[in-house]
Order: sequence, then C-alpha cells, then structure tokens
Amino acid sequence: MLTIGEFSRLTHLSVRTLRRYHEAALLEPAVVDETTGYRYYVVDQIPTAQVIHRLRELDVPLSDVRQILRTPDPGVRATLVADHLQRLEDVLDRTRAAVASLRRLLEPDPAPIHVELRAEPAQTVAAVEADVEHRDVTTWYAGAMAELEAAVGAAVTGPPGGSYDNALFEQERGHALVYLPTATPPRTGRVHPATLPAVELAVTTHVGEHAGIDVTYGELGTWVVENAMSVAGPVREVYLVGPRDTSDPAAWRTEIGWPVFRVT
Amino acid sequence: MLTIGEFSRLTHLSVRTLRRYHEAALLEPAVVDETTGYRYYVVDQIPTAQVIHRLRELDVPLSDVRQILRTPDPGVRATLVADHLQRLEDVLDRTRAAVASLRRLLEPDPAPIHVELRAEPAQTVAAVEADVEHRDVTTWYAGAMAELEAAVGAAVTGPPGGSYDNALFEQERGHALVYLPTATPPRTGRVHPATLPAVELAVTTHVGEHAGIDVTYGELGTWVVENAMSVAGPVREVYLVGPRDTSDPAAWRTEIGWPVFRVT
DNA sequence: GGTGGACTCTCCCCCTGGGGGAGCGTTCAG
DNA sequence: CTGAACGCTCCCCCAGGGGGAGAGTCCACC
Repeated sequence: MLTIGEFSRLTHLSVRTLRRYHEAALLEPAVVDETTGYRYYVVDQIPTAQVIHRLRELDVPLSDVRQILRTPDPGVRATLVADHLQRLEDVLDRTRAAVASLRRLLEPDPAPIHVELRAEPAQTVAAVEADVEHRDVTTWYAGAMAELEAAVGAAVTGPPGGSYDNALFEQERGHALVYLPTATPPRTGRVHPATLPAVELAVTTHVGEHAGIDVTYGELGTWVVENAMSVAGPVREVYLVGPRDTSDPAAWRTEIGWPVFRVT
Repeated sequence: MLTIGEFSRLTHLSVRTLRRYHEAALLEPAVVDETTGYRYYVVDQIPTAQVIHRLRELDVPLSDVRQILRTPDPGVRATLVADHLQRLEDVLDRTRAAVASLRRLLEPDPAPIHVELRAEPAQTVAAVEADVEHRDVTTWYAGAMAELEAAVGAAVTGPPGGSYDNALFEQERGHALVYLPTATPPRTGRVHPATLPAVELAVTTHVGEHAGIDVTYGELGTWVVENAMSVAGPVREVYLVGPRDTSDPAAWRTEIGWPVFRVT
C-alpha cells in the first residue's frame, strides 16, 4: 500500500494530477480510507498510471484515455491507440501547412494577384454535401470525392469543385458541398444532383499546395473590398489541377471564386 | 472600413475571436465608434490577422504572438518565429518519445529487470546544477554537459551522471545536477565542485533510448516497494553508454539509482 | 505517551483560448 | 418606418491542469 505521495514519486505524476484522475474515474486508488479520505495505491497500478501518462503526453483527452483503459481486448485497444496516432499525424500535417503558410506571409509579396470578375451561370452537377467541422474538411472531402468519382465515372465534364459556406470558416463548422460537373447527375448513396446558382464571382487562381491558400483568400478579399464590393454567399473553389492530376504540389492550381455584389 | 462580420469573412477568424484579440491588444480595430462600441477594420489589417491565425495554428501563445507582431525588425522577428519552430520540433521529439514508450508499455513485458542494492560512497565531482522545468531538462542537460566537458577535458575519470530531485517529476520543476567525475574538479562558469552524498541505492540499468525510461523507473519502483523499502532523496542516473559513445540508441545503457531505506 | 513536522484532505480561484447563449442596441434597405 | 441582420456586453461552459488556504492525519523520535 502506497500513499499518494509515494505513488507520485514512483509514477512521476503529480499528487494533484493523481487526485484529478481519481475524481475522473481514470485511476481509482486501491483503497480509500472512509474516515480520513486518504487514498492508497498498490504497485500493480504503476503500469496503468504510466499508460495514462504517455497517452496524456500525446494529448489524448481524458475521456478517450478512460475508454482505452476500459477496453479489455488488446486488439481493439491497439486500434484505438492507432486511431489517436493517426490523429497526431493529421495534426502534424496541419502544422506543416501552417508553417508553409507562415513563411509565405512573412516573405515580401512578389507579385500582386490577378482577379477577374465573372458572371457564372447556374450549373447542374453531381454533388455530395454535409455540415462539417472545419478541421474535418480534408478527410470529408477525400471520402466524398471518391464516392463522386465512383458514381460519375467517365461522364465527368470538368474539374471537381466545392462550395463552402462562410460559417465554416467563421464558426468552425458549416455547410460544404463538393461536386463533379456532369451532364446527367446520378443519385446514389450520398451523391445527388444539385444546382449551383448563377452568381457574380470575383475569381483568382491559387498556385501551389493548399497550405498557403488563406493568403490568397486574404488578397482576394482585399481586392473585393478595394473595388467597392462586398461578399455574398458561399465561396467556390475549382480544383483545376490537383493531386489527381500531378503529384507535384507546385503545379496545383485552385480557382477561388467569391460571390460579390457592388456596393454604392 | 469593414464591420467585424465582414472582416471575419475575409480573414476566416470568428467574430468572437476577433473581439478576443481586440481585448488582448493583439489586433486593434482601426476605428472603434465611441458611442456604439462598434469595431471597424481596414483591409490593411488582413495580413496581420492572417499572421496571427497561422501562429495560433502553431499553438504560439497569444502573448508571444503579441511580442512577434510588435517586433519591427524583420530579422529579429524571423528569429522569434524560428525559436517557436524549434519548440515545435522539441514537441515533436517528445511526441515520438511518448509513442515509443507507449508501445513498450502495451507490449507484454519480456523479462523482469535486474535490480541490485548497492552502498554508494560519497563522491566529489565537477558539477553544474540548477532549478529547471521538467520539459527543459533535455536542452539544459545538453548545455551543461558541453560546459562540463570543456572544463574537465581529459581529466574525466568515468561516465557522466546526474542527480534529479523528485520534485522535478512531481511538480514539473525542481533541482537538477549533472556531473563528470574527475580527481580535481575545476571551478569555471557554471562548473563547480560538488559532493554527492553516500547513499544506499537500488540500481538497475535501462537499455535503449531514453524514450521508454519511465517504464524502467516504474519497474524499479515496484521492486523497491515489494522489497519493503522506501524512496529517499533525489534519483541518480549514470550514462554508461550514451549518444557520445555510439549513435545507435539501442546500445545505450543508463544506470538508474534510487536512494532507498528499509522500512520495517 | 506526547509532539512536531511531513503528509494529506477538500475547497476555491487562477490560467489559456476559445464556444454558447441571453438581452439589448444599431444599421440599413425595402 | 419597420424588421431583419448585425453588433455590443456579460455570464457561464469546456479541458487539464496549478497555487494556495485551512484543517485533519500519520508516524518517528524523544
């Protein structure tokens, strides 16, 4: 039987943290003295404490740690852990993207962007849409586009695109629609016909990987405002050249179109 | 002049977050209407907002973002940013360590460790000591050891070691001492003679990189408790074989000694 | 058998960087 | 001139801790 202080020394977890884990039903002391409230641990709990410690170092939420600890099957448990490691990879990707974007921001801007005003007619497409979290967009896009390609096949008549509600960026969640243009849109699974309304678009093209795309967004926004216009409705993206076309990110071309209207 | 909502759409920062940044004096609106309290922004502030957005994605604290933004010299600013990227690298290293440790924990334990009880005599060494944060230990160790090696040179009589207060692990900060054994310890810079007191040590050897060392700590702790002993005083580590000796982490050998005393 | 110091208890407030929502004031186009 | 959209402040919430107060407990030593 170990006091909380001894257990703290043996596990390298602070006393406070151990109490918190008790409260959170993550790591219950083997014995709690009913009259004094003193917590007593046993050495068998050291490995459990260490697993928690490691998982917390990986920023696994306490609730997920609890779930992992309560999973008796080692195989299932390994899967849960692997899921978290995958999430870590995703975080890493976003970190890399942010670093790339930051570099672009801190460099002096070489050339002003070219913006074009274009009247876009209404367009009927094969679409997949959903309300998504901003951080999940990439994953969601991959799945949706795979389903679209399977449904449309060779009948595709142009590059893929998407329409993203502004709330997606402002409130971190919002409506997203990705599409493939095709003459007769099918209806299977999540894929269904949709009509993109006619809009007046301020259009520019972002060259390179998506990491720094927010910078282009900012430049487009500046252009819109300086040309006495305002933003209305969801932003459009068209993936003119993307990972499906070439593995060289520097060659990617993404058209960004922001619905605008002239303000007096 | 842009309202907070328009600025939010242009920068992909939520209205709430923009208000928070105003409050934190990170990104002040160009104009605040005194009677209504309405915030108004200008397009020139878009790049600044984006820099903040990127830095936050990299988990740079708001206070540091503020410092970076207020640094006019681009060179100095680049240094500050580079520092943060370095910190990201460190986080990454710790993540890798945690993953390695986790794997070792989840694997069934192959062999029980060998623990030896040893009466360690007092020892006079060349030392560097300080109160450090747990997360800074690695960096601090590298600097301290470099200084020690420069001061002691060829007069070194054994492998390097360290003595780490338990508070370092329990409260995330505490006293640390690293040393090189030598006959006549010099006194230069942070290097000074120190005496390690005689203690009774429970000693085991951790093989491999430091990532999974906490597992060995746990096993040592279990042994100590099961042999009716208790922990007293700072833990000792001796780096028998380390990165200075071989670049193969699998060959590293770290001796861990925990001062113990027999309890009745 | 005391006693003092180390240890432990609970409780409350603090931190960061946000989100949700209430209740009310402002702007502006139809 | 009115209603919807938008903006304001204020308060409470989250995770995952840390600091410290004030009081109770344990135990080794005298």
